[in-house]
Amino acid sequence: MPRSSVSKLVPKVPGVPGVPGATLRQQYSASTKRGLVDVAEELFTEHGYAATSLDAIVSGARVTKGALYHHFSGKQALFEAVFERVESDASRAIQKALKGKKDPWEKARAGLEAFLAVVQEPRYRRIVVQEGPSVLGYERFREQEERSTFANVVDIVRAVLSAGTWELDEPMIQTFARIFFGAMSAAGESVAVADDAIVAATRVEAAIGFIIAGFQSLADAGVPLPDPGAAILEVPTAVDE
Amino acid sequence: MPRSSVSKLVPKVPGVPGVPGATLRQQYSASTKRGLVDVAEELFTEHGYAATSLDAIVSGARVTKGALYHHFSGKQALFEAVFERVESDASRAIQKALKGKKDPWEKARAGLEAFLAVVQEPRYRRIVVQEGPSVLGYERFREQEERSTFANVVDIVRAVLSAGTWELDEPMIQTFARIFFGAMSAAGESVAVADDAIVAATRVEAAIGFIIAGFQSLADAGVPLPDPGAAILEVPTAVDE
DNA sequence: CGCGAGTACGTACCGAGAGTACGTAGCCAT
DNA sequence: ATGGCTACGTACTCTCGGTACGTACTCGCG
Repeated sequence: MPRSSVSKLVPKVPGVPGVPGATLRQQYSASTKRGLVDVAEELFTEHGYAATSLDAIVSGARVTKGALYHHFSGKQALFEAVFERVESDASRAIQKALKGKKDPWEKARAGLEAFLAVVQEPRYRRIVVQEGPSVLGYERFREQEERSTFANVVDIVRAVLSAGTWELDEPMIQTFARIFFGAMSAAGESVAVADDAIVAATRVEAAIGFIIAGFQSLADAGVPLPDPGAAILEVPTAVDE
Repeated sequence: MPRSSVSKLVPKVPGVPGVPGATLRQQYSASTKRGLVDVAEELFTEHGYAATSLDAIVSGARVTKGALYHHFSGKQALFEAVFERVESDASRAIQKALKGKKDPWEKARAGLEAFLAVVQEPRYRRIVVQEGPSVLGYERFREQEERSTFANVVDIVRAVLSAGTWELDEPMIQTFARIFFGAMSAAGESVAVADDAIVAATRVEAAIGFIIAGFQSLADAGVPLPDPGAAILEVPTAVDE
């Protein structure tokens, strides 16, 4: 039953950027793919993953599900594309903030500021923080995080800690980075949900500044890392009622 | 079309606990409700929220969807019941660990230990940390968290900070608690995903112990809270490409 | 000890939405 | 120019959450 395919490969948006390195076909293809990711990012950010139907996405992008499933293996893959873009944008913003800073404490301060700004973005909060772990699963989520924003945190922590008087091995740096990453994420959330973002930001800055000051205090005093023994955690059997 | 309803209100499991305060009917009702939550907790923990069908849950609980929708308004409400139980169990476990501790630093240490143990539990990781924000939405997630495990953290932080030389107002305590909560969650994750949980736990304990030591150092020195001005965060417009 | 009423389910169905099979139009190398 | 292949469009399936409605059991009341 031949149905009137009204398809036409004219550009959907008036100005398709002329990328000279690629053929027309590839340009159109990349254009629709980017369009899908754009619309998906919008709708996922606004309504969340589950509440966003593929029909709404393809309708917003002026294509059909055929196009979507040609470029992506499914809804989750589309989300992952959105996730990666949001994460890499965030990572770039942080790196940009670190540009030129040489002093490790200066870097830390700039990085903290940039990170706190990123965590405020609706799309980052929704797509990365809120939906990311659930949709991607913890494994993939960690992998993606590991090579973008978290990598920045590791760099900063490494710079700061290696400037101190103690010397730390790599896994210890990773551990510190994880903890600071968690602290900063929570700090960002704290600001994001606050009624008055300005005063909340002030408090957050004071709190983290205080923790940092404690670090510096120990560094100045030449205090070594404590080694409290490994017996602190002995399996959570007591929790099951 | 009269279909043979093979229903029978005999106990599904051999031993229904005889609760004297309630009628038989109510006991059976509560029994099936608990059964649903039990099975849901299992399946949600194992396969996640989206990948768990209601059919699988009611089948596992030996009932039908009619029973489920009699007790819960829908899938999300069932998840919320599971969530609340996991959270309250966790909170109770932490409170139990705090029992009898009077010294605030002692409390902090015991609380940290208990919290780290909780974050290791598969059901807590999956239901609260991973799926919670996505399924409940950030608002409800925060509300639930606020009055269970997070409340414990606030108590501990308040005890520790008010024992110091500085005096803090309530919102500042909340801010510190948020940050520590995030740090501890990340620390727990760090242990949970590690190949060797023992050495990871050692590192985490050393790292947090170090941060705590910084605090104590500042407290001993009588250092006041820094107040770095409020201009650190001025809107994340630079991130959008 | 009946008995009416209401609870605690069971059964059958619906609609939404993710995924698929297949058709086709246009571009691109030859 | 032309065959092939890419980049879609169309129509369908099927799972699954939710609903409408029927029914058995039980509990309070006379």
